[in-house]
This record gives sequence, C-alpha cells and structure tokens, in this order.
Amino acid sequence: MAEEPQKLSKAQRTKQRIFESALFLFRQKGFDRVSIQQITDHAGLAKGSFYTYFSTKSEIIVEEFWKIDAYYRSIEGEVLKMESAAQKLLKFTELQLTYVRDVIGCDTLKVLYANQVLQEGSEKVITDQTRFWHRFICSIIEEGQEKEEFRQDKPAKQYAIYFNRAIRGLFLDWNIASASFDLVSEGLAYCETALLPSIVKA
Amino acid sequence: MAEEPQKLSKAQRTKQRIFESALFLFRQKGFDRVSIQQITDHAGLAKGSFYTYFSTKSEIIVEEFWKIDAYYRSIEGEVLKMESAAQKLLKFTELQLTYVRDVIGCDTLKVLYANQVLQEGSEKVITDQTRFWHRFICSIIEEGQEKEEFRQDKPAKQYAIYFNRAIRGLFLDWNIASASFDLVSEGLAYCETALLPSIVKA
DNA sequence: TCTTTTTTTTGACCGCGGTCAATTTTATTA
DNA sequence: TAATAAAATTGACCGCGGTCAAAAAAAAGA
Repeated sequence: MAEEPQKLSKAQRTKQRIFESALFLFRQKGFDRVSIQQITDHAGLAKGSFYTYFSTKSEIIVEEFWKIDAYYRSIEGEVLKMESAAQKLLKFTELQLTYVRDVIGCDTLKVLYANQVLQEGSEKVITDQTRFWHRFICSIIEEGQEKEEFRQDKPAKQYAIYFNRAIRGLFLDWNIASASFDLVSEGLAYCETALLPSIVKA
Repeated sequence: MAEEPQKLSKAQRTKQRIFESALFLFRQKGFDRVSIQQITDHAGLAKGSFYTYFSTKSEIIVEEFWKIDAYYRSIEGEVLKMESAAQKLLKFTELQLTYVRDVIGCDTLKVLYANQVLQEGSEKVITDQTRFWHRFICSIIEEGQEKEEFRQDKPAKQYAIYFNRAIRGLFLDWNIASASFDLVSEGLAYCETALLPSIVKA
C-alpha cells in the first residue's frame, strides 16, 4: 500500500528529471536544436534511458498538453458569467486562443500537431472527447439548445465535435503560416462569421 | 531559344527519375520505409544528388500536390451543373473528399500536412490562395452572394478562406484518426451542418 | 538475512538524413 | 575547336534517432 507510490517514485523521479531537462532545453534552444543525447546529458543519464519513459522527443510536448485542462478549469467561472450561450462560446474561444498564442506558442503547437498526425501510437490529446474542455463546450451547447438559442438539428455532442474541428483548422492555419496573423483577432472573426451562425438558431 | 528547354532537360530528366523512383517506392513500401539512399539507388544516382532537386523526402509529396489542380479543373463542369451555389459547394466538396479518400489516401495526406506544418521553407501548397481550387470556391461564393442566396456580411474571398480552413480541420481529424471514419459521408454532414448554414442567407 | 525475480540503466551499435569539398559533365564564349 | 565558366554528380563524413543485449539496481520471496 504505502510502498506503491514509493516504488514508482524512484523511476517517476527519473522521468521527471528527463521531462524537466527537456523543457528547460527546449525553452533555451528551441525544440529542433535539442537532441535526446543533450536531454539525457543534462539529466545525468545515458541516452537509452530516455526511451524507457518516452518513445519520441515530441511525446514530451504531448505529455505537457494533458495538463492544459487545468487552465481550462480555471477559466470556467469567467466563461459562465456571460449571458448567452453564444457569448460563452466566444469567451471560451477568446481565452483559449489567447492562451495558445501567449503561453504555448506557435513552435510548440507545431510539434504537437505534427506528432498527432504522424505518430500512430501516440495518444490523441487534441481530439480526445473525454477531456474537460471538450465536455465544457458540449455543456455550453447543450444549454444553448435547452434555451432554444441554438439549433437542435443534431445532438450537442455533434455540434461540439464540429466546433472543435473547425477551431483545429484555425490552429493548423496558424501553424502553417508560422504565426504570421494574430490568432486571437483572426480566430474570433472566424468564429463569429463562419462557425456560430451555423449553431445559433436562425 | 531552342537550347533553353534542351539545357534544362538533362537535369530535368534526372529530377524526373528521382521523382518517379520515389513515388514507385512509396507505393511499394510506404513512405516511412523508403530511405533517400534507396530512392537514389533505384534512380541510379548517388545520394547527394537527391538534394540538388529536393530538400527533403516529403517535398516529393508536396511536388505532387501542385498537380492536383488538374483534377479540380476536370470536375469544374460537373460542379457547375448544380442548381444553387450551396449545392455547388457541396458537390465540389463531395468530389474533393472522394478524390482524397480514394486516390491520395490518408498516409500521403499525413506526410503533406506534417510537411506544411513543420517545414518553414516549404511552399504552402494547401493554403495558397492563388490555386485554381481556391479561386473556384471563391467564384461559387461570389455567385451565391450575387444571387442573394449567400450572406454578404463579408467579401466572398473571406468566406472562401473560412470554408477551406474548416475543411482542413476535417482533413486534419481524418489524419489524426488514421482514416477510421469515412471522409466523404462524415465530411458532407460536417459541411451541411456546421459550415453551409453560416454562409447561406438566413 | 540471502536468493531470486523484476525493473531500470547503460552505451555500443546501426542506418538514416543531411552536408560539402572535390570531381565530372555540360554550357558558353572567343 | 579550344579555353573558360557554370552546373551537376559524387561519396566520404558527421551527428542523430532509435535498438538492444548485457549490467546494475531494486523489489519480492524464502
């Protein structure tokens, strides 16, 4: 019982060391300019040990993305303050886009997207429907349907999938353009003009 | 004058040989399982020669994507047969999705998308607004606006960008899901439910 | 406690992508 | 045609990602 967390902790701390060394070096030199050898050197391990904990360099980025739900949880209150469901969706999107632009950044997002497309085994962190932010959007749409503010042609879950998919299109374009347009202002216009009118009742 | 095409042709034919060897081997073994050494071996050249014509393996896939406009030109007539502008957009989308699903395939599309995201220098073949298919969609939307079938809140060009962006979101999801849903039927439902209502006049 | 089993760590090894100075081939000019 | 300039081709070379059998460390069982 008591040794379970202890048993793991030795290995877990090694993993943590690799993880932190990697993030430190990524920030310092950029993802592409950091080799796995450099990560393990910095962590005081042999290169082979990296592969006990991660199957590829980009998995470290993926790992970090699982933690983002914490941010979305922290903004839940601010989003729910808004009047209409449409405004809630817009507010959520604004905060999401701002966070990605200012905290995550384009280079990291590129690595994530490339990983999700290419790595067959990798967990699908950006399309996973069990994540908080997906369920949150789903509940906003549900509420909008109940209030008869939103269309009811399809279940809320379906609209949520479509909405997130279209937002991924935006992130993709931002990646491809190497952040040469402003994610937040462009994204809000896109959302208002091309996404919301399909959900909001005519 | 007469030697211009001749001067290029020697080198051009070498490039062509590399290009065809690559595509042949990709089809035979899959993109990932083909090395540049194997490509140049098959073409009867040294490895270094590959880099005279392509800067990376995935550029061969990009190169092929510039040719797809020919397909879109070939379906122009069939699309324009449709009554309304909305139906034209749907028809175009149906044909596009079918082509990507049946001719291009998911593995190749993955390579293209990863390339477009990661390779800074690479030409942006999937977001280029001068390409025929983009101009085609733009003209359909213009027509819809003129007929007062579509909203006129934004210029047709803007709607075209948004529409294509949302479709890229679909392709991205298809990549991430490794083609585990049907691109055509899922894509048409997405288009009808989540994209068209934002363009069509209320 | 000592022995056995399991987990973690290691670093030599392999083939690959990509570079580049040197060489060969092709084009140009006089 | 011969001399010169430019372009294409070569393959040795480097560091990297990734593998794996062997060694070391930790855990479990007696």
